Amino acid sequence: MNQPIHLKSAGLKSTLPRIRVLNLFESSDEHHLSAEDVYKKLLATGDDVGLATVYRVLIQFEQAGLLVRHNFAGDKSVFELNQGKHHDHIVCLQCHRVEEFYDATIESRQNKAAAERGFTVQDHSLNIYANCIKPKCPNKPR
Amino acid sequence: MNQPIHLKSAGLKSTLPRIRVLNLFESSDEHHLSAEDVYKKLLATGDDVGLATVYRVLIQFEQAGLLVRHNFAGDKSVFELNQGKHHDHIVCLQCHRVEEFYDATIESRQNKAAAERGFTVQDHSLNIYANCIKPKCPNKPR
DNA sequence: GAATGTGATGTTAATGATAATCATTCCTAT
DNA sequence: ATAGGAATGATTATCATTAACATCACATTC
Ligand SMILES: [Mn+2]
Ligand SMILES: [Mn+2]
Ligand SMILES: [Zn+2]
Ligand SMILES: [Zn+2]
Repeated sequence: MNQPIHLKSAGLKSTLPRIRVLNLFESSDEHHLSAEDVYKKLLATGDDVGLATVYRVLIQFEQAGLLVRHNFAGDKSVFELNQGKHHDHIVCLQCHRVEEFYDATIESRQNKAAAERGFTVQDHSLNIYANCIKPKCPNKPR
Repeated sequence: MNQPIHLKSAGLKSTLPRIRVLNLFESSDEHHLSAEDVYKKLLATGDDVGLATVYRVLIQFEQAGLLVRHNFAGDKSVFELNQGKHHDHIVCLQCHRVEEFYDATIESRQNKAAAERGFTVQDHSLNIYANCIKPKCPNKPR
């Protein structure tokens, strides 16, 4: 048995496609993956899973709290393992590299802004779009 | 002549469809509008404009700096007039009302976070998803 | 350990938002 | 008023995502 632990405790039946998708997220170094990313990576390793199933499993994992969904710049959704530590993202417009950050002051001021206006915060999304100047960046045109 | 001022100074030829779209944004009380919103509102007033043209004009206005685009929760894009004053948004998950806010501390800490990591900020998007408790909110289920 | 019923899967078709085509029409500068 | 290039609109295409539905696999019972 692989990690039926997570799946069962998440209220999900332990099936081969779900185990494969979960394994992928746990083993991949790229940890922000789109449905297409997941589909292709599983194809490449022979751990074939139907595309519709990938989409379904991602939604289920998100609802179960195993994955977190992000939408960068209106593009396709990307998912990452929910490590319990919320963070926001900086996305390089050139190489699409994603870096994570957390700023407690930003978080608390968001809550303050919402509360002052009579809102009960459910969620938020903060993405910074930038150009990275690190050597890693191929700086390919968009 | 309507407001060929804006259009010309933005480097855009003054055409009837563009004037109509611009007028709509300048006169509508709802100031966050999707392409479909624009299309339907123009239909309703008889100021008919093709849907493809609406999409094109919105892109052109965005590139010209007349409009700003937002993507709330991965949904369809919405646009608003660029008043030169950047702000972020709180979106009610129930009635979809959008409220605007600006927090200088949040802005500066974003820049700091990006700079510390070697990024040159080009843009950012901060959306708070919440439930509003004001009487205005019909609190319709999503 | 085999039967069994429900829920999961995969193939395929449908959606919805947006972009691309292309023939026709409209601005703007002669 | 004319001419040439840009803009428009009807239509088709694309892309990500979801829906349908027949088949298959898990988990539980016998
Ligand atoms: Mn992340
Ligand atoms: Mn706004
Ligand atoms: Zn980069
Ligand atoms: Zn509301």
